[in-house]
Order: sequence, then structure tokens, then C-alpha cells
Amino acid sequence: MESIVKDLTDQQREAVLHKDGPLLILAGAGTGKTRVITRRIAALVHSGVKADRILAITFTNKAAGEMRERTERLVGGFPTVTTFHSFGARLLRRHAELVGLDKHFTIFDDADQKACVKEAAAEAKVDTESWSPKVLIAGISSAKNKLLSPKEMEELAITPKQRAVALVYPRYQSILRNRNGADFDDLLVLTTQLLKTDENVRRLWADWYRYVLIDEYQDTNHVQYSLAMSLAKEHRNLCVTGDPDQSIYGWRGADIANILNFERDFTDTKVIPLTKNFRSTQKILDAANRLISFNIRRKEKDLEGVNGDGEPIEVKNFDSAEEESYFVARSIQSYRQKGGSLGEVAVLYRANFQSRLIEEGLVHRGMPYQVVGAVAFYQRKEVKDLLAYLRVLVNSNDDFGALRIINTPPRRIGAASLRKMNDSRRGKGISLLECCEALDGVGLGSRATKAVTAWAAMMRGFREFSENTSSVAEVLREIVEKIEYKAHLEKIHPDEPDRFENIHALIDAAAEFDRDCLSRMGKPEPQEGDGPMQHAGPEPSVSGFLEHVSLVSAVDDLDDDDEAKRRERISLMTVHTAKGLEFDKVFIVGLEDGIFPNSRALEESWGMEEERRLAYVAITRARLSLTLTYNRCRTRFGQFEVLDPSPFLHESGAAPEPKKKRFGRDAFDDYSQVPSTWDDDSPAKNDSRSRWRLPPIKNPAKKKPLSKYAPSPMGRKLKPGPRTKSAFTTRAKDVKDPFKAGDRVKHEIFGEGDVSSVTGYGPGTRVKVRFDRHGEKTLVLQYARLHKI
DNA sequence: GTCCTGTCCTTTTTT
DNA sequence: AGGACAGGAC
Repeated sequence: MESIVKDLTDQQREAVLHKDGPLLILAGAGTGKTRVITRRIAALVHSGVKADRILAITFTNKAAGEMRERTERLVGGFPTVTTFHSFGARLLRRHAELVGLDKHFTIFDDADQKACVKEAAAEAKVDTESWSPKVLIAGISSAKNKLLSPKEMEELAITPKQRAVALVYPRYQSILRNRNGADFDDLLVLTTQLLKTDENVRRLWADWYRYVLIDEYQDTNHVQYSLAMSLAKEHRNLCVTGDPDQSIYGWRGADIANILNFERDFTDTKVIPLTKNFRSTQKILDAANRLISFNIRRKEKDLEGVNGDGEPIEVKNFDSAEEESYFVARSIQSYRQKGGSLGEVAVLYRANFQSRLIEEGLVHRGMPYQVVGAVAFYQRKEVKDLLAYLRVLVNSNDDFGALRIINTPPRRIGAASLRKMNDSRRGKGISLLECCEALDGVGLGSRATKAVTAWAAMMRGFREFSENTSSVAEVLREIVEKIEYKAHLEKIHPDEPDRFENIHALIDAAAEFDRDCLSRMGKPEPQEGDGPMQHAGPEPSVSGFLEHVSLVSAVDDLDDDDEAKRRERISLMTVHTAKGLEFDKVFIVGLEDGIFPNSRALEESWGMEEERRLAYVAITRARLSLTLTYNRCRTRFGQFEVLDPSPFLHESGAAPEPKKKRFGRDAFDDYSQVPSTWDDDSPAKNDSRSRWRLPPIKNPAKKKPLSKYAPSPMGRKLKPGPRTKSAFTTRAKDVKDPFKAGDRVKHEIFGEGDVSSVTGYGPGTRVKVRFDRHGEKTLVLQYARLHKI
């Protein structure tokens, strides 16, 4: 036992040695949380708890994999280390029939979900012009995350949007069920409901897992919370770790209250804060602490470093995102020339679209990089095609999968034949594949009948093949060969020979899966033998592989430490993806007001605080060096925009507070007093532009034309031609014509509505609007694209 | 059934 | 600006 705790701080040691009863570990960034969790599991095992009676739930598969490896090494046993979604998927497979699914149900991805919603909307006669599939999906998801059934949703629906969702939701759900499918939310929702309604099932699992640990508890949502409670409410051996300041998933239903109220849920909770940060220099920690102190809704804490002051935080200002990317590339290049390791460098941004320019800058200098979590490998067309074969082979009710491949590669089964088959099976509860096998009365011509029958027979052949082998890779090879996929790809994409490489990569992934399963099978069985979950991973089968593929996340394919060092690539990713990771040298780019914080995010009442936490997460990724960059202008949607620096720059103390602007329209404290003669072409505006720059912070960007990039969008795009719509023109118009209560307005997303109140003035004005279709919302005038009508 | 063109939307973040 | 998608031409 002494060896388990010998190199720990007092706080860490206390957390590790706590055995029974609720435990809340408030672990700040970089305070050795993972270490504490793995040691605690080791300590539990050491004190006599059977490893397989321990359940640890993490946020990503990558984190789960790492923790599994570490604990197995440390304790020599096999605790169940998994994610919420994987746990749900496997619990559901075991009890599928109890929730109306077959054991081999398909986990539907985003595309399937969208198709499903479209179909449901058409059935429900809900117009997808006013209610986009995206909005409907979000609505259904949020209903599910409140554990509302379609029926309950219908009773509670008040606003027009809610009513639209209530109409689509039941149909969506029944389409899903008919196809023996579950979406991401279902993995959690059905599991939670099952544990709530079926006491036998609940006991089976709750009695088995005597100790439950949940990581990143600040990012759990209501459903995950209920699930955890169902499992732990009796023995109360629930240990949660998290940091309220790093809660960044509020937008997908995560409820920071779960962690803030944990002590209320369990009044005898032992609370252990971990605040000693082993990761970053003090300067970086100071910036993070200062920034997050602007948040109101938090538990106060400060990170204390152990590494000394370190280098000052670098802040750079540019005229355009092109110049910014050029700087980042140059800066990393000189870092490498001084012996720095590229595997230790990360460029973080708020939104994915920002990666493109950074990539171009790096390519320009020949710097190797990886975009973590970008165009996911499993999203590629050719990969999805082959996966669809596997899906249909496992789950013959998977019509989405069948539809995708029935004519891929082309077999002369066209829209007309499909329509006939759909007509014939309507209301009969027959899947597309089944229909192809029994064509009586469908009315297909002889050629079509032949093609369709051949396809169905081939699918049956694949199924038999898969039943006679334990290797998923073998099954894939068989399919690729039989459908002559290589020839097909060469025909469709003659200019892209590496498309087929993706197929090889997929087969490799399957082979690796086969190997993992084999090695897991070789492990000794748990002694008591009757655990509801025998193995830490999915089962060794095609459906196990599909599950694995569905649940991999963005960081999961991030190279692990050794490999990253060997391959020496810069990592590019969003701040969300970066959570839990750390790098020697970190760049946070695009720190402009409206980009980071993101203007759309600010439309939610809690938006600003979550954006600030996001910035806090970004800053605390850095060990030694932190560079913050922002631009005065950028092009968005092909349109030129002028932007203010992000407030986070001065909140973190990295840059001085911007001086009050005293030029142009900004010379007026009350914007309504700006002379109305100041229209778009007024000299005041054009003159003010050059003075919009903040007081120079350190080294104002030198204007250097870049060979490959446009010099700067300013001289080029502003002069010629009339400007259609820029941030500025919109604002200038608002200045002349401020909103007041009672105005009729139009918002690009929310549609039309009436202004109910206005507070403040200038760009920071908050306007409360009662929208016809979306209810009341408070908008920040500066960001909301709001027009009077 | 495929290819081309024009239109529309996009930029929040993801298991 | 760039990509997805629908609809029309062949």
C-alpha cells in the first residue's frame, strides 16, 4: 500500500485512501487527477475489493483506454473502464429485448439520424423549411435528455417549435425501432429508463459494481446523472471527479449543477480539492486564474504552480487570419530549429472552420501537422459504404444501410424499382432486405427482379461467411472482393488512387480489433465469473466492431505519446477536443469578439460563462509556452468583417484593457446621438478604421505581404465595388435607428418577433425579443443579426 | 443513371 | 469562399 501512495501530495493521498462512501474530488486542471483515480482503484483492490467489481466511467474512449491500461498494470485485475455511451451500448445489448430492440441493433450515426428525421417530418407533415432537420434533431435530443417520452413531450409542448418536435419525435422513434436502431441519446436514455423501471436489471448491475467512479463529472447531463444514481444509490460508493471551471458541454445538456450540488445529493460527501498544479508555469496559471475569476457561477479556487514563473505569455495582433496563420507557422518553425519537438505543439481554435487557414500556413512552410478529430476517417464515403455492408449483414432491418448499398456499386437497381418495393412493403413491417428476398406481388420487371434477388443472395452469403469466421477483417476482405469494390472506386474516382487506401486502413482497423479481442479473450475470467459484463471491450464480432466504430471519438485516433513523438507533428484541434490534453507549447488563435467568445454561443444566457470556461480550458493546456493571437479583420462567409479583440485577452491579464474608443461613432457615449448623416460612406467611418487598432500591445504586426496569400484583405476588398453587408454597415444602421420596445424585428434564425425591452446602449445593448416561433430571447445587439422591419 | 449547373447554407462546440 | 444538394439535360 505504501508504494501506491508514496509519491503523492497530502490531498492526493487522502483521495486515494478514501474507501467507502461518497467522494467528490474537485480536481483543477493539471493537478494529477488521472493519477489519483488509477491509484485509488489500486488502493481499493489492495484493500480487498475485487477489481471486476469496480466501474470507472470516463469521457472518451481514449481516456478509458489509457486508464484501463494503467490500472491493469497497477492492480493486475480488470476493472470495467468505459465511457457512458459504451457502457449503455453493452448493457442494452445484453437486455435488448426489454427495450424493444434486437441484440444486434445498429447505432445510427448523424447521417442516419438526419435521414430518419426527414422521413419522420414528412410523415408528420412538418415543414422542414421552417423546421430544419438540424433543429428537429436538437429538439428531440433535448427532449430525450430530459427523459421525456414522445407522449410527455406532446403534453408539454407549448411553443410552435416544441409542437413541431412533438409531432416528429414519436415517428422518428418508431422508424428507429422498426429498423432495429438506436441513436446516441438512446444509448443513455434507454439504459437509464431500463434501470429505473426494471428492478431486476438494476439489481444485477448495481449489486455487481460495488465501487463506481465517474470522471469529468462536471460534463454529465441529467440522464447520465440518473444512470449513476441508479447504480450507486444503495452502496453509495460513488466517487466523482471534475472541475466546475472546465464544464464546457452545457450546449449538449451537460448540467454543471450535477457537480455543484453533489454535496446536496450526498450530505456526508467527503470533498477533496486538488489545487496544486504540476503542469504549467505560474504565469500561465495566473492568466487562467484571473480569467476564470470573472465567472460568477463557480466554486472559488486558485491553481498554484510548482514550476516557477516561466516565460511571459505572448500576445500578437494581426490584420487578417492569413497573417495570423503565417505567424503561427513561422513561430513553430523557429521553435523546431531551436530543438523544440513538434509533437509538443498544439494550435487551438474555437471552431473547426478556423483550421483551414492554419493548415495552409503550415503547408506553406512544409511543417507536418495533424488535424485532430477533423473529417473523421469513418465518415468517408468509401468507408461508410463498406460499413453499411457490415451493418446490413448484422441487422437485416437496417434500411438506411441497405439503401446505401443496394446499388453501390451499381447493379441497375434504380429509383423506380426501389419505389415499387417501398410501396409494396408499406405498413407491412418488412425490411428492404426482406422485401428483396420475397418479391411476390411487387411487380418488378424480370431484369430488376434478377438484380434484386442476386443482391439479397449475396447479402445472405456474407452473413453466412461472417458466421463461420471470428475475424472481422476476413469478412471485410470477402465483401471487398465479391462486390469488386476496387474496380468500382477506380471507375468513380480515377484521379484519386488513395481512396482505396482508406479501404486498406479500414481492414487494418478491423484486424486490430480482431487482435484486441483475441488478447482480451486470453485474459483470465473474473473469479466470480458471473459479472454482467465479462470483458472490458466489445464482443469479438462484426456487431462488436460496428459498435467500436460508432463510439470512437475525435481524440481517440490522436497518436499516443510515443507515436506522436516519433512522428513529430503539430496538433490542430478545437478547444473542446483539447480538453484533457497537454502540450509544452500552445497557440490559441482567433481571439476576437464574436469568434471566441463565439457570438452564437452568447445567445444562451449562460453562454458567456461557458465561453470563458472554454478559454480557461484552452489556457491550462499549456505547460511552458502560451501564445494568444487575434485579428482586426477576417473574412467570414466570403464577407469582410472588422472585429474587436476578445474580452478574454484583458480578463486574463495578457493584454491591457482596451481604451475607450474615441473616434468616429465611438466618440459618442450615447449612440443615439450619432448624427444621422453618418451613413455608410461617411468619412468618419473610413477614417476611424485605422485607429481601431488597440493600443499596441507589444510588437504590432508588421505588415509584410505574403507571397502566397493576399497581402491583407483591407486594401483589396474594401476599395472596389459596393459593400453589400458588413458587420460595420449593420451596426452603423442600428446606430441611426436604435431598437425600442414594441418594434417589429427579424432575426436570421429566430424569424420575426416583437421587441419587449431594451437595456444598455451601444453595441452592448441587450434586446429582449418575443419571437413568434421561438419564444422570448435576450439578444446582445452587437452579435445578433437583428433587423427592424 | 450520371453529369453538370445553380442555389443555398455555412461557422459553435461532440459522445 | 467553399461545399452540399437538388433539379435538369443527356
